[in-house]
Amino acid sequence: MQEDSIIEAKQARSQQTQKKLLAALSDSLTTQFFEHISIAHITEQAGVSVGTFYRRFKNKETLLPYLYQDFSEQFKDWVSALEGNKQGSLSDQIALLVTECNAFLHAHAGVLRTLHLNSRLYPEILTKSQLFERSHDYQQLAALLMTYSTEISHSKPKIACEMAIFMLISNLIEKVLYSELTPAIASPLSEEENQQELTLVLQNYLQSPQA
Amino acid sequence: MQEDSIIEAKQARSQQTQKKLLAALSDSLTTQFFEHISIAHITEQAGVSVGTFYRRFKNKETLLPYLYQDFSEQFKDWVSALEGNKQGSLSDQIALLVTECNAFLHAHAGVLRTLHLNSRLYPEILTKSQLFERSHDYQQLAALLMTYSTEISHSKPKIACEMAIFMLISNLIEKVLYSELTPAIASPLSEEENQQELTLVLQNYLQSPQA
Amino acid sequence: MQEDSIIEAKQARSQQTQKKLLAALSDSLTTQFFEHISIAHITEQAGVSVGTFYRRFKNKETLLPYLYQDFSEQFKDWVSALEGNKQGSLSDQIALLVTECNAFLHAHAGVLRTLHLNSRLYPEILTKSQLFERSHDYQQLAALLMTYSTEISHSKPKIACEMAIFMLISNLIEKVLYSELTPAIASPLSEEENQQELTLVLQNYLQSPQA
Amino acid sequence: MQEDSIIEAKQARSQQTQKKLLAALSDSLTTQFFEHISIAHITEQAGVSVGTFYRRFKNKETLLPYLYQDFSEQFKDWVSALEGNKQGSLSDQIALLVTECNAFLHAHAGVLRTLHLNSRLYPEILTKSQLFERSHDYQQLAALLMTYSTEISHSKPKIACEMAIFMLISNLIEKVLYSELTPAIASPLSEEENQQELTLVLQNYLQSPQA
DNA sequence: CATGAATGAGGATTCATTCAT
DNA sequence: AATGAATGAATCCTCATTCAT
Repeated sequence: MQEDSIIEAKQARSQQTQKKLLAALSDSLTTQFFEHISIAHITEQAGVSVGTFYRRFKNKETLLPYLYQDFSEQFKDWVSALEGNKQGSLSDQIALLVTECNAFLHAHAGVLRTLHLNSRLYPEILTKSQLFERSHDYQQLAALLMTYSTEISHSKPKIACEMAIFMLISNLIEKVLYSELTPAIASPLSEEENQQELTLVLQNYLQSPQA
Repeated sequence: MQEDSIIEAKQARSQQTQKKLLAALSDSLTTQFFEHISIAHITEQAGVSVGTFYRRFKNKETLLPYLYQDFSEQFKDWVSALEGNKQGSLSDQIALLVTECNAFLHAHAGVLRTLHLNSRLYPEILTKSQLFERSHDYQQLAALLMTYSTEISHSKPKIACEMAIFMLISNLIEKVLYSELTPAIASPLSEEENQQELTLVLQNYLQSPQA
Repeated sequence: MQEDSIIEAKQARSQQTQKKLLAALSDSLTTQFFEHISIAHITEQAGVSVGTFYRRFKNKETLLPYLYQDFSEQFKDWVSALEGNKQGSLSDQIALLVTECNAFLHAHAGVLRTLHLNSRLYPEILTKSQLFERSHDYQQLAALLMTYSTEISHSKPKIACEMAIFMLISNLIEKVLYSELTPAIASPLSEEENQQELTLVLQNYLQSPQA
Repeated sequence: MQEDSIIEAKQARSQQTQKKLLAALSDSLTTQFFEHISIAHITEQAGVSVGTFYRRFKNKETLLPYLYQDFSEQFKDWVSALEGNKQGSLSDQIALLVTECNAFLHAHAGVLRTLHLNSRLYPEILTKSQLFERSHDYQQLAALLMTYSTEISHSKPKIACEMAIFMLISNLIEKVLYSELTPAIASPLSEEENQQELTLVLQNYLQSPQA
């Protein structure tokens, strides 16, 4: 019994360290690019020694899957929170979704930029199961819109809701994370104005009478 | 006279070297992270010495704008071609735009991936003037849509056209270059189906009666 | 009474741990350089924690004398066995010594290689008392030859016998353990032929009429 | 022509650096074991930067074959010198060989110890061709003795000469490099006395009347 | 006592940049 | 001008050792 609790204590300590390291990386990512962050810097931020880092991770890249996992959990939480905050109409729901998503991306800009870029350069950092999970999260968002299916004029509402989510995310990622770059510079709108227009785009897509 | 030709010869050689270096970087970028490509590797690939590299470029980052320039010219050509192929209606124009853009991105997927990602990792690689130029190209595309302004119901048609271009590009980049990743996995559509839906999204946005 | 048995049990456990650690080192030494074996590796192999290692040994080097001790005992046994098998003449005794020594080295090639090399890399691992003991063992072998002193023509028979033992061992170690390397490659003889010649060398040395 | 000389100059400089590094290692080996010498220490001794080391060698171990090559050349030189210093009798030749060999080993003790041990731990550092060369050198020493074949009583004089060389080397390596260890401790003789006895051993072996 | 997480000094290694040839 | 050898700061990484649990 005692031995068990000792082991648990050790594991807890170990978990604690891992969390500290991930948090340190997360923090650093708000001001620097992943590639420019040294392990010494991460460990200093985390208040642990470099050896401790290497006891847990093979190298800096090994952190990324964990970072992704962390982010995934926060994304899931965010999705759940949204589900608990249903709106009176599809239109309002879309507006809320846009606003909330914009805020969420802002809050996680550093981590997101790293994950977004690195997963494109090194697809192997994301496991199939992680992508599957993320896909499922998106489905939940689409399902949230589907609860207003009576308001949706599209002949294949599920397809349309998924497409809406895709456009929502791809637009906001570019606007929030890379506002000064292609393709965001195609539109001169401020972030707020962009949200309004994006809302409009999605509302029109889902609600307009179609051929 | 003779000196002139010597200088010309030297300039030609110089041009040649520059091209070789750009090609070497371009090649390397298809398999490796820009950050992980060493100057030694680039020069080796190009068959010149490191000293020669430094005679021509300040550092690795200085190479990217040249790469970008190449692509820019092709983009401009594509825009011009589109302008010479006006359609009978906004609806048709949007459909054509989506199809053509999808094809263009496909044709340049390799270098695009590089530029798209690396400009995000190293925003300083793109000069302000280059971004301005690109911005101008996008304006041209928006202007193309604006020629159908009578069909546009949006209260601020220019804003809407720009937004449409932004959404067009961000959607297609993700679908064409990173179909297996977030956020493209939010929608299960094939590339063709995605084009159809994207067309619909844009048409509805520009043409629908609005509040 | 009970306490005693607890202590005994603890001592037994302690002994057990020590043996496991020695065995782990011994195993590792057959494939790796002592210098390249980490304590973490030894303890992992032995199935104990690093802390336990440090409770029992000051450091890695402290382990080797124990390894040496094991071998020493077997060497002593072998010497004793030889003493109980006296021959009729010096000549025969030398022949037997060569044959038996060759066989003994063969039988212990693995651990010998370790000790032979590592004692050269880390002379401090062998205590003075261990070297003294080994020296004593060699004296016993020399003494064995000295029992035939009437047949020895050398003016300082004891010196000669000791020299003979030295040459016997150094020749056989090289031939048996490192037959493909310098200096064994100086002579193309098979192991059996080498034994014959070595016998001849020693016989001539001890028995020839000298100036 | 000029280009050629530039290249030659560069190569010469490069060679120079390599030599400095090898010399630095050689020097260090007289006071420290190979395993305990850091690359920083070697480069400091050589008066070059660490980067320079890595431009030429993958790591410390990569130096060993070069060290061996260096040593081999000196060994060959030593053999040649001996051949130019023929003695009046086999007896004198053996005496000279023992003395000279003892001196040679002394002069190269540091390097030799490293090569001797490391070639036993990592046989792959020596190529077959290098061993073949060394074998050839030993043959030359044996041939030197064979020039006195009329004085050799052994029925197979070539075999005997080779065996003599083998015993010469194995005895002296142990006595010169590892005098305090097994098996050298079997004999209490000083280095000089050991040389005398070794001379006696070899003389008796080659010259005694045999069965 | 045993455990194994944490430490951090020490050493290995890389690579952009300089500069003698 | 071109070359590529040399530089050394910056970073990575290991592992013996300690110590809280």
